[in-house]
Amino acid sequence: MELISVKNDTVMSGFGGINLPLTLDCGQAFRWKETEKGKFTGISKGYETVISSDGETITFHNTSKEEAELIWADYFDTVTDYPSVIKKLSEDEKVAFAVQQYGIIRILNQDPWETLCSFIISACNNIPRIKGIVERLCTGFGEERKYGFTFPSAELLAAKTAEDLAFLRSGYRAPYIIDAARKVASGEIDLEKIKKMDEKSAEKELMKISGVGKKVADCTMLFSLGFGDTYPVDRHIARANALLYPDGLPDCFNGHKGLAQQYIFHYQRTENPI
DNA sequence: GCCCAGGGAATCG
DNA sequence: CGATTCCATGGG
Repeated sequence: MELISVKNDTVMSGFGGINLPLTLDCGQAFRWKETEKGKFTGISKGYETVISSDGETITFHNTSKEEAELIWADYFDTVTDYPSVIKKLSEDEKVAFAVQQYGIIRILNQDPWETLCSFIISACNNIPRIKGIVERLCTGFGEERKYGFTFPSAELLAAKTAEDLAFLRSGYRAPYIIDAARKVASGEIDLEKIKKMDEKSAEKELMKISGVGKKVADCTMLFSLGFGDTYPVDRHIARANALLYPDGLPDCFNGHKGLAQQYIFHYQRTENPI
């Protein structure tokens, strides 16, 4: 990875083969917006940027080299050697086909609280509606910035009640959001500490929150806590497992099951819908 | 009206 | 343990 300043922009190299639109909209993140053709606006951890990609580099528009290095390099998982990981995962022919069709998807290192909250909202819901609820949560309680709103803090939401969230139209998930906010804000659940736990302990700890079962815990771990070897099983993946891997997952997934899951998830939804 | 959506909790046996 | 049922909301 290398950073180059070009006027007010920062160009980050090392993204050969990336499918940026799919990486931002494959169901792991819910807040990136294509504000003009090929340009995506996003906010994470209170920082905002506009990005585009030529398939080799990512350009962070109006973003300093320092901020790209401190915030966005980690967000886009620049420490993982994707060509090498994908070569191994491609020993499985279904993943090989998916990589050939869709290009490189990256697992994003998102803000843990935003990710936890977003996947609590995702329960028995569809992606467009998840996006709508998250959007209303941000415009209702977040701080306004140049391009949009920040994700509201756990501390702020901990002081609200489920009734205060009625305008989200999140249904039975509202009390779950409040419970998560209170446990995170009070420190009863420490998301940064969970990063250092082993997989089983991390999962168990997250499942102390009402509305968080194994699947929501696994998504939070994979998309924001650095657990790249977890394989969240939702209804699509359960279907794909039964159909494509009746005898269990291939050994070549081991070590990077999270990325494999993203390919199978997208493969199942596009090539093999119900 | 029906079925479905990146599930989870409560309540059975 | 596993299987059922209920939980809001909205699109097709």
